[in-house]
Amino acid sequence: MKVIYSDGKTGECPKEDELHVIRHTAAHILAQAVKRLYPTASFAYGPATEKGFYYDIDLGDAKLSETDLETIETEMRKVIKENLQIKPFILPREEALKLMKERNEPYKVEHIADLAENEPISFYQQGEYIDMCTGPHLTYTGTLKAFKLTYISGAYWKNDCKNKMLTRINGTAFATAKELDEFIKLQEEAERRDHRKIGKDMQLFMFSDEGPGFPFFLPNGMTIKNSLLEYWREIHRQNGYQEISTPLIMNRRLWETSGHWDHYKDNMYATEIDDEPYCIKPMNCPGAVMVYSTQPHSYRELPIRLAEIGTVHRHELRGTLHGLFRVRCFTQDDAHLFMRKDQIAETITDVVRIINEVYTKFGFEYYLELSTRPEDSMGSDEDWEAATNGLKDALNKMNLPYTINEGDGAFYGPKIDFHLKDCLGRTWQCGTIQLDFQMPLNFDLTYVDENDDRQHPIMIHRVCFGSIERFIGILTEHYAGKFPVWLSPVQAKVLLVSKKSEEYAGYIYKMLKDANIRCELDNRNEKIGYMIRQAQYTERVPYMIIIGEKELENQNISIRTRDSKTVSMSPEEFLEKITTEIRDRV
RNA sequence: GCCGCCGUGGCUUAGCGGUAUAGCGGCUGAUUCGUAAUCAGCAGGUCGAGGGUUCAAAUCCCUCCGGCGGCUCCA
Repeated sequence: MKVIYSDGKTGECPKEDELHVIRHTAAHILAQAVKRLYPTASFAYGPATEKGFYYDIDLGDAKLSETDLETIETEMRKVIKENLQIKPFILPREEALKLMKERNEPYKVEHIADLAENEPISFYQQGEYIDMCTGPHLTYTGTLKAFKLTYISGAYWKNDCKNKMLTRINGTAFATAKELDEFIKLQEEAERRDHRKIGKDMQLFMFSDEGPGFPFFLPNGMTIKNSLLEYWREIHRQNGYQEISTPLIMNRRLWETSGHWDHYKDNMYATEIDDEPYCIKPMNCPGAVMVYSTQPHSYRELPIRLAEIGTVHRHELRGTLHGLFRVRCFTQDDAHLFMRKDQIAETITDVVRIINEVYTKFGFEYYLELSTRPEDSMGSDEDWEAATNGLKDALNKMNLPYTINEGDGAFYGPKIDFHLKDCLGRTWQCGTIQLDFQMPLNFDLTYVDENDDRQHPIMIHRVCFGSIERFIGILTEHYAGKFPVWLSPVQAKVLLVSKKSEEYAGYIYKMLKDANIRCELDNRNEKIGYMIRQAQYTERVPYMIIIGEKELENQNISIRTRDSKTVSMSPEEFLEKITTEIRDRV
């Protein structure tokens, strides 16, 4: 694929950069079309992204809605049909500024001001349209073959909520129409996996207008949650964690001491009890700290691992709520570890190992992010540096790749975040490991060292699932609702072909029930196809047991799985199979 | 919180100035049936809430509430 660079030379584009160039050029064509339709529009950033491209545009008073996308697409096709040559040119800073001012592009002017002095500034022109850009680009607008505008959203200038909100037009582009079609099909498939839709189908959870962002778990969802927690408790017991439970509401004094009142107040729900101010916990740490501080500790006991399935409430902004992924009340599979300085690396390694074990069990891929000191935070620079290096060392020792997210740590310490992908490729933070030198100081936590001196322990805050709600949401999309048997709300469902074999079906049902299998019986006067439709495609039951005269006669059962395959076996054989699967959590 | 869109029975939805469509689901009856849609009948809606315009509002306007897609933020 031929592209043109900012120095005016054309060349063959490296294969791996092709899509990026196509999309970037699509963004320019989008801008040109918008400028034709809205002559007063001025343009901010318009990059190619992982899934397409967008352009942030200031449309003044004009409002754009999704239906306008068609008009813009039509205009873009005109630009493509005109097959304009795309020509770069370079200007010195002053002239670049002058050009952008003349063309009424205040955002580009501001952008130039952010660039290094003396840096020559490149532009690309196609017909009447000029954009400041480093390139490279396609050589002619006519070489853009497959694009689609997808949606409109708002976006702050320079991603800062203090700045003006611009209109972001999103689109995608590919080298061929076939690839674009595949992309659209994939998106549609992803929408079918949406945990909110599946959650409704399978009756896992719900929301009420009486509590936006506060999820209700329905019986089926509760089964999944409890199965996950059972697994979680098993792993944590094996790894030396002790489980505690701490109050949901505590006196504001506690939150002032912990630093939450200073640094996290905006997210906290407050109330009053007997004329005293109280807060509903947004985090579990102060509770664990209370438990630690209730007794003196020796260096020999450390690390102490206090786990808590703790429900927290946080006032999140309305616009951020999203199914189970972003809620205002969620349950963390939390743990707070208290340790000596010399135990940091070893303890963190151990925590990472557990989280990795859990994620691997579900077949998740994840990526790690190390977040450093935020502006609004407490503690000395030395402590922050030591804590950050502690996390880095552990990651490096384990050879784990990670990216650094500057300034995104908790207010009390830096953190390692585990990010998981949802069905649309958006990533969500789930597990996190936070190293904290501050809270033990704030609460004056101590242990007695080998010289009989009092020392402050260091704390780790960590979650593995993160929020159980979010984790179940991710799991739902990951499995498209076809949960493994050990998590499935209904593990087997007996479907009756006709009343003639009702007694035998009842016998099979009872056998499974008695063996503690989560089993249901469908003995309605319905055709078998109808029952299968409901069991397999709505309830997503892993094993459908079909019972009719044939089975009665052979004293066996027919097992249909969610991939529509059917096999026959003896009831005992099936019981053995499903019991093993549940026990081994496969 | 900000930008845009949306809100009709349990679910999906038609209607977009003359007081409500249909399908699925539910219930009842018939059918007794072999691996995703048998037939018939019935029930179920103060069209998110409040206010306004109008002879007349699900439909137009305003406010609020809730949802969706993003932005910001986060587990």
